[in-house]
Amino acid sequence: MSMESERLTVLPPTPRRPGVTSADVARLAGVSRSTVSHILNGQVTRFSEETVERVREAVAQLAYVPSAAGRSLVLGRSDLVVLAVPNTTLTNVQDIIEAIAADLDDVGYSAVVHFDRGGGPAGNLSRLRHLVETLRPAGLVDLGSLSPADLDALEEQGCPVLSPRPRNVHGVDEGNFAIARAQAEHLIERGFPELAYAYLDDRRDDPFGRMRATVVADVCAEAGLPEPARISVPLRAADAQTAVCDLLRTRGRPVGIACSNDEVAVAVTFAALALRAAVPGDVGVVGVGGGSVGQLVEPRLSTVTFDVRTSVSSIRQAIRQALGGSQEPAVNDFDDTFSVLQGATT
Amino acid sequence: MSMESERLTVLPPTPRRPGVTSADVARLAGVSRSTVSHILNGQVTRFSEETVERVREAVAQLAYVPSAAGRSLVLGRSDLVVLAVPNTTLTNVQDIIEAIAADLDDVGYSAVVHFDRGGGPAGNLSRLRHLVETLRPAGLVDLGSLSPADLDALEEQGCPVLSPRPRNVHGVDEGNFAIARAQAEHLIERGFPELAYAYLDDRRDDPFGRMRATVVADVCAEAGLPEPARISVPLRAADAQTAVCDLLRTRGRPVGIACSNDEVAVAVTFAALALRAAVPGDVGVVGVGGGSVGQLVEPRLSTVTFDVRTSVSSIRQAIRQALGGSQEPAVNDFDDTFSVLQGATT
DNA sequence: TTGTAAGCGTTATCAG
DNA sequence: CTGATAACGCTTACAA
Repeated sequence: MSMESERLTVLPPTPRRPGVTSADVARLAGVSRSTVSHILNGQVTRFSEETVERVREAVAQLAYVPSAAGRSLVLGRSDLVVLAVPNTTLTNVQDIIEAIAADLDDVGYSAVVHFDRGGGPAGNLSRLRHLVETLRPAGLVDLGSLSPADLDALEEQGCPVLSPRPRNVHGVDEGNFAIARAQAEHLIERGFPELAYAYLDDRRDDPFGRMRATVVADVCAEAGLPEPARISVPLRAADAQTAVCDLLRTRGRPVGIACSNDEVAVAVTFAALALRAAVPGDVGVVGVGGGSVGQLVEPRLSTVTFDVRTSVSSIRQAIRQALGGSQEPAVNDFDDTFSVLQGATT
Repeated sequence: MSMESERLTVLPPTPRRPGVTSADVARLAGVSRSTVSHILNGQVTRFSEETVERVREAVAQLAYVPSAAGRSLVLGRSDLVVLAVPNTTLTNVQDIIEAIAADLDDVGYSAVVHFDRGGGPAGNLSRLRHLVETLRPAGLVDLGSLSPADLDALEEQGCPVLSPRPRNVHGVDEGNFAIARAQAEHLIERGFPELAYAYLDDRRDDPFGRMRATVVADVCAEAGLPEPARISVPLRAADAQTAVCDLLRTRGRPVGIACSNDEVAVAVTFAALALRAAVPGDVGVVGVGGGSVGQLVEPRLSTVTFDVRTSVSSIRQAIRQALGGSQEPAVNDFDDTFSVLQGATT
């Protein structure tokens, strides 16, 4: 039984710290709590203009903010959306997360981040399910961490998946497929008789890299080129040189190298140059990302550009549709999302 | 979300999920709900071995997970921690967020991300306060988005700040101070008679950049050097050349340029080279970040390295101490966090 | 048009 | 040792 009410009636809206509740608003507005709730939830038309105004005023004066816990409890669902981020070398993760968080914010939801960690897919899935079970989020956005089966399980658990289900092309999602294919075809088109795929040498698992390497291999097979070599490139100049040197020794020149991302591509490019290999004469390099750095250095990097906004737009669509209510036309030209930006390395 | 719009009203048709509750566990274990709660909250010793076992078994069998909403409601605070991310060009944001999320996860909390957006500091603070008010998070981690006054206000609001309060040095936090000072002193030490500061030309506000430029100016004044010029560098080769060209025209050579980050530094370096300026003869460049890219290109970048793990460790400390309970020794050698990595651009 | 009352799932208090 | 019971803040039939 706290005695909070003994506070003097100060002039400015003095919000009491232990939390303003809808009961406070109701009292101040001279209505019941249900009226407050109704009005705040948009049932405005059903009430007299004056009542609505009084409630609004009280809300403003007390700086009342509904408790998420109370809402969630009665609704059976929170205003949170879980963002599942794969533990991999994804380009522009920050921008993607930020864009999605902004979209969610626009419709009144908040993003809870869930990163994959050590412990393998099973452990990560179990952590995620636990999170979903306890938070009862309004939805889940998957950035590539989950398999279709996982997503199904989550939906079964009562958690709508807001990210688009990638249509799989032989076990590779369409985005990675498009990227790798663009890289490989570009290199072949530029006349390289043999290709290689350069992974980022990283402690983390890189499923995307594996997928893309597979696609590159497929394209080579189609074109009658030999099986592409695969190298792992650390992001340190000396080590990258070692990796590239090994490749050039074991395989012939010229070789066109498709890289996991632009940083790897920069590493490969400068490693090749340091080894006195001609770029793009002996060694062709194509990255992916189109981020600024590759375009700032000399030689300018050839890369597959990747438009964050476009790639996020389908997620935005789903969010708006599922959580916002507004129905915007969904025009998503997926092929336009990826295109080759020719630099000086091919 | 703009403060006035209550978009949550249009709710999707979400069927209430049944969900396993503590009542189910209690029933299966043949005890009461309060017993379940007590046991699950660590009051194990007060119960008979057998009861504890039965409850544990029932929990496992039903895959029971406590509802965050219920907990939050009665506890007055949730198991969430808000992560306030500044809308600026921060290095390694992704890694930082990931590391913090992992730390939180270890002690049973989840991270809700809050990015600064357009609308100015006031708008962002107001959004953040709204979030804190509705979520009642267990704490807040600030990555640089908030002023000390803001942090005070949030704590007043009942939300513990888990990130270390930067000790301010003339309005600049110690991290930025150390970085900028290291850059400036290094350039002066390398013999540049005049300095300049290169911002990233970005749509977003860059308070860090401004702070650092101020510090660089201070160091120049101390050393008797003229007031450093300030340039804004877009991350496109041609535009960067324009910016650097302007600088070289209006100010003399040689000039040492401290850059907002390594990307800007790369842009400046290659712009200078393209303008046929000697690096580091005419133009010295020092970045900050120490990320891989600057060390992969030729010439290798001089930069102030910035150890993510060290910089995050103090936050981890605070999290563990405030939320975890374990008391690990806190040894944080802040001076070691930043140091100059000499490349070929100075 | 507005109010009443019944939960939602959890934890804390206190009585047995 | 264990179990009723009372909050916590909110939404929503249903009643007036």
